[in-house]
Amino acid sequence: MNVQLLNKKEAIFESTLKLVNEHGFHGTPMSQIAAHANVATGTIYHYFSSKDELILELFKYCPEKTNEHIFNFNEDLSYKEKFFYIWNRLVDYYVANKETFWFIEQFYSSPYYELIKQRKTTYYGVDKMHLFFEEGIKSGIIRNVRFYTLISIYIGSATSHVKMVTYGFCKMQAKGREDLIEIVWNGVKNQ
Amino acid sequence: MNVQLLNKKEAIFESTLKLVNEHGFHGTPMSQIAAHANVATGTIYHYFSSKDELILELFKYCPEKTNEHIFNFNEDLSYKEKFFYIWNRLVDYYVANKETFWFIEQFYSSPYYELIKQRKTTYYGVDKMHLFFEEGIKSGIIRNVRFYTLISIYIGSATSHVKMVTYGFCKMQAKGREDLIEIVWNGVKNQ
Amino acid sequence: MNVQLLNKKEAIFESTLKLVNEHGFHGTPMSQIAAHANVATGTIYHYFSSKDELILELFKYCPEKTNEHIFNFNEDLSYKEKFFYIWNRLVDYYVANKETFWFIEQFYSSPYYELIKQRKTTYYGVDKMHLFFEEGIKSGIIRNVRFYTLISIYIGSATSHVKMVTYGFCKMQAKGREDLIEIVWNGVKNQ
Amino acid sequence: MNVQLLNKKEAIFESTLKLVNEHGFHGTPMSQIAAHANVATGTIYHYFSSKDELILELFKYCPEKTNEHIFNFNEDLSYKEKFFYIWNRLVDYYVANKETFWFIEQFYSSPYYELIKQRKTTYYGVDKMHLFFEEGIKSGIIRNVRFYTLISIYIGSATSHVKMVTYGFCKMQAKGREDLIEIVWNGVKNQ
DNA sequence: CATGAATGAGGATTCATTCAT
DNA sequence: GATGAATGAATCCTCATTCAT
Repeated sequence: MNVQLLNKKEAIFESTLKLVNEHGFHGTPMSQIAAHANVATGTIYHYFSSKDELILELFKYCPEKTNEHIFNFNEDLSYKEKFFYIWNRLVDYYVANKETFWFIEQFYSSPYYELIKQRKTTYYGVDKMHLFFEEGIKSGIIRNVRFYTLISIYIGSATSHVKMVTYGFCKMQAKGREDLIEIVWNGVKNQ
Repeated sequence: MNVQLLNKKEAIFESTLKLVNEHGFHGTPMSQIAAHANVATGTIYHYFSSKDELILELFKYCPEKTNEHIFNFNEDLSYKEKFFYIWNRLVDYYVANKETFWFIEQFYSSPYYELIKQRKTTYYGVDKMHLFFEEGIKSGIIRNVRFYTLISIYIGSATSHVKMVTYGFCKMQAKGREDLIEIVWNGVKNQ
Repeated sequence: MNVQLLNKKEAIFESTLKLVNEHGFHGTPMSQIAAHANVATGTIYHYFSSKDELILELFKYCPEKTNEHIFNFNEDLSYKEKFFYIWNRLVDYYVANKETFWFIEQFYSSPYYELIKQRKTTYYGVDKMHLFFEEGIKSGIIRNVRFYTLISIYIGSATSHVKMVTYGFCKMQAKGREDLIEIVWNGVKNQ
Repeated sequence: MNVQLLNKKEAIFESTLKLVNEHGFHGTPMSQIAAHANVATGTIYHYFSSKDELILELFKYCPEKTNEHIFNFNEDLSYKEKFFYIWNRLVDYYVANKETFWFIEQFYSSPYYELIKQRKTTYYGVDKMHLFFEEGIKSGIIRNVRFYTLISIYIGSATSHVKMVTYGFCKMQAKGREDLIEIVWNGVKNQ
């Protein structure tokens, strides 16, 4: 696949992201995606066999980009610093890329997700997270609780915060964010 | 509105909840809702002016039922006990009523939510939550942080947990749950 | 049929006239007619077996009222005076009762009219007109041409004029009207 | 727009004309128009954004074809001859194209016409008629009366005649027609 | 007689997908 | 590869009509 094609595929991805965000999966016709991406309707079908396939591929494309962004910390940081860094990068990324965030949220709460579950049972992009928490537990820094317990507060607090911000319930005030990750840290660290 | 009518309206609500949960908003034709509720398609339009209106009304109906269930604690409980009680009741309710939970999640991450925001700016059913947290802060039991910070972890951890359970990532093990709310409590309580 | 019933039937007629005028036959649901006439939907079906029957009966009701209005001339008038009188009364009536006028027009140019033709082949309310023209021909006042030729200009010019007025193409200026009927008279009178 | 497309659009026009004539605007489903024009239902929506738009465009299409047909007289004719020629051509055209005639009649007496009025205030295709009457008045051949008075009898008599013929009230007898236009002529000419 | 909730067939419109160019 | 006209199944909604009260 040459650059030209990649660009076209990405254009389709980005258009889908934007339009699905505004109008939902079913409020976004293929024709509209095509128009927004400056390609013909038929062209989409060269890259994706169906609309479902497009959505599914986009769902794989999103965490890839997200992970690139959040796991790029400096290895010199302390565990606690990394714990804060990753969480903040995630919030930053989602706030800056609301479309990606909402696409994922929408996807997870839709029947599309059932399709994914049948194909693969691990949470996309959680592998690195898993390793990171294991490291903290082994070194005795964080409490020895199940992975899914940890991720529930760590990711859960981040996404809740992003929702609050994008819903407009609270401003992006630094103070609120700092309090939040500190509360999470206080909760999971070994006392 | 007499009992008969109420029953019919509720039957439509419940059918919608169930079917939207399985197939999504747009994967659920009105005809199917009607069939499941044992009424004619046209009948739905006596109660709701359109599909959108049905969804919107259902979204108001859900938190009403939820709140009834979670704020029914015994006033003799200590603050900490209430803190655990409410959270556990919420998780219980959502796990027992997955359809309600997913309907709300789906709604919040869909363009429907924009319609609601234009009408009302407060988070449905958060008023009681607000009072409860204020009480904890005033009495010095929990940390003095912003309401939206508190709700982000409190509700965020609960919904994350419910998602994990319904996604099938973790079983409904008591241990995971207890750890989780305890982590939250450790995080927000005054040390 | 007592007065109460007659009133109800007339209320339905008048509501139909008004609403059909605004929204057309098919833009006017029975429910709307009922609401406007302050009766229940089902009530209409006590008086008329179907919507078509209601329309058809209304079409018979209209010319009756019209004829009452236009053929009430003083027998002392000369033939020419009557010729002008009837035409002017017709124009007056239609301009004052635009709803009746347009209902009839709409009816004649719709497929409903086909239903009527199968039942009765004479032009509703033309009998008196026929006699009036026969009288003029016999007495040598107007040209000896076929009845349908005469009615084509006599009625045709009146309806064209009413259309012009209600379309808003011309004002209801007395001069235009007088010219028009005079032209018709000049055309049909024996020179 | 190439020939192929034009043909499809015309096929849709002609099918609409025929079917609306038989069953009325609302008695004619898009699906039926599509079937009659040998296209898929959806295809109509490539050419017209809605049923209303199709009707409205068809209403513009009709007088264009009519005018081409009636104003093609030989310039050598005398004014009176042209006066008779145009009228006869119009009657001929309408009698030969009853569907066009009734479509226009139905349109004018329906709420559709209100839509048109808001866009354009002149009577479609009356411009040429206007010039023709002006010429007659200036040269002193016909009476100096308002344009809308003249058109009321000229067009009114023609349409009335066509109605009589298509209603079946009178045959297309040459005699009746000749009498009619002569009456009109007698009425409007300067004595 | 009167009511109006309930019915469900019917119609306008949308949109994923195909395919000839 | 790319196009976009064409397709027609699917869906929301309307409304004439019925019938239990």
